Amino acid sequence: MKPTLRAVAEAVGVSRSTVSNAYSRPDQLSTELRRRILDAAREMGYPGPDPTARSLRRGYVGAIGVLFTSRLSYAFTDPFATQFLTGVAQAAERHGSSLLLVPLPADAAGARKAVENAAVDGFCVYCGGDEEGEIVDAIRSRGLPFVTTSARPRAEDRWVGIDERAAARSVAEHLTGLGHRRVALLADRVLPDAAPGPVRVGDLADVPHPTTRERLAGFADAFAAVGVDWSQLTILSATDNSRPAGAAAVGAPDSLPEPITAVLACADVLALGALDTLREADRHLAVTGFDDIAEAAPVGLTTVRQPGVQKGRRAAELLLDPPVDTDAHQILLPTTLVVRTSAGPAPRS
Amino acid sequence: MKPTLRAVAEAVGVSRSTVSNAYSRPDQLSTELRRRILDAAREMGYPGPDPTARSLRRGYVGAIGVLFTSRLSYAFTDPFATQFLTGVAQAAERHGSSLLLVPLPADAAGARKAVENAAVDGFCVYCGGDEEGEIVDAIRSRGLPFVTTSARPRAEDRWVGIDERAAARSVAEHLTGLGHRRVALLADRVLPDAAPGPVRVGDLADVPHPTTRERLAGFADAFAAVGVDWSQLTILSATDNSRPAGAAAVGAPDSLPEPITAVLACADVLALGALDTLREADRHLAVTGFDDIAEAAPVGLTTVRQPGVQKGRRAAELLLDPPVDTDAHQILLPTTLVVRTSAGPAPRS
DNA sequence: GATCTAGTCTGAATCGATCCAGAGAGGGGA
DNA sequence: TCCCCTCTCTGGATCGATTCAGACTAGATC
Repeated sequence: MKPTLRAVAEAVGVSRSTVSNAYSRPDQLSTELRRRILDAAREMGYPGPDPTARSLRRGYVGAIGVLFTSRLSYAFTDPFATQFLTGVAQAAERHGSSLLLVPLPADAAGARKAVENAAVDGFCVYCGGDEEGEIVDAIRSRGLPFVTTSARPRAEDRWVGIDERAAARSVAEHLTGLGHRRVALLADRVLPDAAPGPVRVGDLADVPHPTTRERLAGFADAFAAVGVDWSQLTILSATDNSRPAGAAAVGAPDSLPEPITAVLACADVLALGALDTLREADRHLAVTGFDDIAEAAPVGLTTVRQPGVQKGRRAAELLLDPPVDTDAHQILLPTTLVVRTSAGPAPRS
Repeated sequence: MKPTLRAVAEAVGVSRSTVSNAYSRPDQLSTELRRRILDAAREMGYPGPDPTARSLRRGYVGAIGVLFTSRLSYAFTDPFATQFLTGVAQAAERHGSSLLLVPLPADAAGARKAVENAAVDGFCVYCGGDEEGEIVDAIRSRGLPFVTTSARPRAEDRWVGIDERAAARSVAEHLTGLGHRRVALLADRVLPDAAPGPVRVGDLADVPHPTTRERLAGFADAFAAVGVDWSQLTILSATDNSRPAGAAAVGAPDSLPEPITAVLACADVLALGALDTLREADRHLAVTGFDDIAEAAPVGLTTVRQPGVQKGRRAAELLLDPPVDTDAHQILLPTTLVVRTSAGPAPRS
């Protein structure tokens, strides 16, 4: 049986409050007594106030939850997620808070329960998929603060993100400028449970993942502007947001029928996967990514940069010390088109 | 004021126990009453039992702590750490546990306090530096289980790791086999607070970080075997375990005086940094790494592979459901020498 | 000498749940 | 009819601390 604060109090012959004060409010008792208490505690092997009991009484935990909508162990397959996490960690560290990474079960009810069971003071919701509604709802009903990075924030929520649609449009315009007209758009989980490869998406509204939807919409905008409409675009769905999944989606039969000259990916990892497959098949299509992760530069991937570390850092800051001014609750980060070598001009047909 | 379980009980007109059972032991009450309780709870906006209170009473938290000895935000600068974390996340996910990433202050007292304040059921201590003693001590006095990956585990502790020294020796032997005799060894924090670049290390025992020490010892073993002794080796210290730090250490004045033909790094990230600097300076030395992270293959880095994801997974498993057999508390993982192109034969002098 | 103040320390209430022994009610078997 | 068993539900103790108003002491002030 581990000794408790009470045991220490009895051993020293003081009240529990005093022992508590010895740990949490050294100015409330004489240094002499404090020393005696601490000594006795050490001797008894008392490790200091129990964190859980302390949290219960104090009403805060000292940890913020980070919620990934895909499986937690996938959180690290995309270096962009890692960048985000780095930023969150920076802010948390400065603030002295811990980071609770919560695995979310795939089903909505399970996810809800996971959110309800997390002992934290607030949440960073990263890259909200379709489940985000349920999750945010659960957080809200717990009355905890949260920050989203979702593509379409509510006005009253704290948010840090980018203009997904405009950013996507910027790469796509780069491609139209290079003469590409028949292209494939590559994204993670375009439709739920789709096999890797081409999928029919009648209407963009059918795409459940908001970020994916916005990016695809941005791509579509650029092509619409040069007279290529949605139905002429090939949509490739990957099973998850990873390099192998990108490779598999592009490698599926009929993924890239003849007239296609370029692949626009919704994430660099997917683009890198696409490049893997194309290299192997010795096909030379233009490929673009999204995020500008570290691996993008060495292979010359043309992409859109978004400041990942900063995104995480500002999100956590928004949570940990929110600005008094409510107008500052939403932070729009800049994006930049980074032109490298992976996407050259379309071959003249 | 958020409603509590008590409030729900009063609203429905049942005891608190019954409401509690409605959430945690559905078989203990009639479905009819349970439905009524849950409905009332929803209506009142009661989000379910408070996780902190529940943890206090139940005596467990449902989270495991992951301790990085360097700053938490640096935890993600080394992809190997990310691999480890992925593995831990996999096991945690399967077990339904959360992951608490705890930022450790640089000072021992602060680190101790951080450990004492973490609300978790156990710890994974990753890549223990010199501070590990203090940390493990703090964990032990809390009476919590833990797993280390340290280079020199105590027999009674749970551990998963590799034979650091033998693994390091294997790359080094590869280099001696290629004729390299005058080399530099590159490591993170060889001596506390050393500036980037060459440092004098009279005795390996002076190196505080056990993993670094073991790897350097392994390198030294191989060179000793061909008659090159410790004093003839150049030791380069990096300020932290990251690619830029590796580049800086190698780029310092006098880091690589003339006869040197190879750089043996204690981590792939450092090796990649070294390659950056060497490429820029147009010097063609042999370079080897350690870990075999994803970035190693594309640049042809010769290195030692250790199974990172598996390391994390097994560590977490050891924590979450420990084998009954105490002999199975220590798991030695295999390493493999991966020969690529970054280290060719030494030029004939 | 009475009053005030500052410095220490105490006791009881409280945070929000879970657990366990046991009370009542209703049904079945002898 | 009586006893036992099962199914529901209750009350009170408990997890391990923090908090806050107040008690007590001793020295300072007038």
